[in-house]
Amino acid sequence: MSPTIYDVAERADVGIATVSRVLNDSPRVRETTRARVLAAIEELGYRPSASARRTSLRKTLAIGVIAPFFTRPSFVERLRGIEAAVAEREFDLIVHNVESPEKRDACFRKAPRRQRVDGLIIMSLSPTDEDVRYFQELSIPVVLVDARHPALNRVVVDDVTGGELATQHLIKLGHERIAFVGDHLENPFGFISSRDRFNGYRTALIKAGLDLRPDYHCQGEHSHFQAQVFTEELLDLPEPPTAIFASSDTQALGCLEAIRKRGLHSPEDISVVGYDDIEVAAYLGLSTIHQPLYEAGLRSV
Amino acid sequence: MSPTIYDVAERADVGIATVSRVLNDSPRVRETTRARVLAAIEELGYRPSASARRTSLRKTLAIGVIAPFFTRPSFVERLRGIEAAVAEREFDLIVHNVESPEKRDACFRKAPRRQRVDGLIIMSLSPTDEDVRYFQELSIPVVLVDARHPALNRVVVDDVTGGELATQHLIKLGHERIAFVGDHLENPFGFISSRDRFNGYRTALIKAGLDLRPDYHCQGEHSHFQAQVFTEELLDLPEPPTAIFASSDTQALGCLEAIRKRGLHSPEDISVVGYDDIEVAAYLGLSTIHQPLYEAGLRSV
DNA sequence: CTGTTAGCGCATTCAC
DNA sequence: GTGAATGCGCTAACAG
Repeated sequence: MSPTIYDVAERADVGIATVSRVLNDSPRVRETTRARVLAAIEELGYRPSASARRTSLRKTLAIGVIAPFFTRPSFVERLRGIEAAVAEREFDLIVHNVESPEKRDACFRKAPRRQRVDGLIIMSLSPTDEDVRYFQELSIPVVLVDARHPALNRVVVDDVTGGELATQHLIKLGHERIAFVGDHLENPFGFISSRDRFNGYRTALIKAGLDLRPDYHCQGEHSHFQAQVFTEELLDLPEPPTAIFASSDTQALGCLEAIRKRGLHSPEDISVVGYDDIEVAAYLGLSTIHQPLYEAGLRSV
Repeated sequence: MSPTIYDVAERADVGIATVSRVLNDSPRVRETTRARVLAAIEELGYRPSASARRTSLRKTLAIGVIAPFFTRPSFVERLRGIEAAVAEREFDLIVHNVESPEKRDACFRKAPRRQRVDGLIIMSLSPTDEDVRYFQELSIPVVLVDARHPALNRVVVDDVTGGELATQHLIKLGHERIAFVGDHLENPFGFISSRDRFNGYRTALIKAGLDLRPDYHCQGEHSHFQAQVFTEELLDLPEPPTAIFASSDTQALGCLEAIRKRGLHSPEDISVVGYDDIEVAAYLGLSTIHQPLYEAGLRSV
């Protein structure tokens, strides 16, 4: 059996409260006493029980993440950012993978269970109104990343502006025939970033007084291959675009591949702009976490 | 305040012990009583406190994973497999990212802390003897994946055999000049998979009676770009290889790119075999988790 | 400054 | 079958 706080108290010849104090480095402890306790802890190899502390504090010292485990760099990057922020504050990071609508619902119901996490981060999944009511009922802070709901905080990664900037970039380069390759606008999980980027794209074109050509709008499955197919179709048009804004790097690569297969070159023959998942993600990861921890901290006061 | 087991007991007009029994579906409860309790639980929206249960049971119902958060598909795949197995058993998955030797040590010391996790999975990181002693002292089950230590269980992904198979494949295709592109043999984190694959490669060549040509052995940073550079060098040799075994898919892609840049084609001009991270990972993920849970379960009996 | 005493929420012997 | 009592390990007032 591993030693408890009582063992330490006895060994150091003090009360358990004192041990608890040095554990949470309270200032109200005489230096010599603190030293004795510390010594006892060391000698016994004592480690406080996280669970006991948690039940006593009525906090979990953990935050949960619900997300589809994408292979995309953006996913890992965000996770990395979140982990860093969480680890720094001695919190645990509990992750849940969601790959089907069923698992999604199960997670939304179980993950925030009482005393499991102090806060929840939901990535790339938009909860329903009912889900949100449930969260509120449990009074658990929730932050959305790459998703949205009117009643929930979310980390703002302005995809609209992002899409606009990317498109403007192409316009500045002198392009007038700019195509868009992105995900389906509607999907079962409610991903929204691609849609936002599309809106940004549209806004940029309108502001520049350029035409919105429906034949330049490609939306489909998020994959290397699909983007490649779209690009081939674009190139086959009687008046092919001179530039493509791909909604993600994965898709941008598909575009480039199609271009290469045609014996064309980028950017000489046709420009391609991807959306740098990774850079965005770094930003995301960092600002993401401040929210939930701040919230959690606030609530626990 | 969320309702406790006492509230439920009172509402159902029974003792807390009975509530606890229906919670853990013990058979020793009369059906009518069980129904009353269940109703009370439902009406109150009661959820048992995980922390309280944990301190009482003196288990954590959680398992930890320490790993470098690679962007590689293999990482996500393994994580996915682990998550699935863990979730299925109502355990929580706590993840820790390690990106520097300092963080590594910190994690090895803090993650297995008493009452935080019932078991630990370490991916792609080889603990030192001291680390292992520490784990044993804490009597916490540890399983290694893509790493090894004489005293620890590990999930066997036979990279040696894998490398041998890949190389044999090329040999069967009639190739005699086969190069290897992999990671550094030694590295600060103690990654071993590439080294094992190299050994498999060597074994296959020897068995086939082929020469081991030092100029065909490329080892360096694990990156798309580095593999590309290596491939260019290989192609510049007076007698370039007719096939390349890349230690990972990332590197294989780099090879292919270099080949394409030269105006050559694969596999007509030169064959490239990668190491399918994902397939291996799927296997890994599944078999990985049985170990620690089995171990954890065993210990908790 | 430090020790004593209560909880925290649940699981678990024992008696009834 | 069911309930009262006790313990898990720790934190947090409350007294000295």
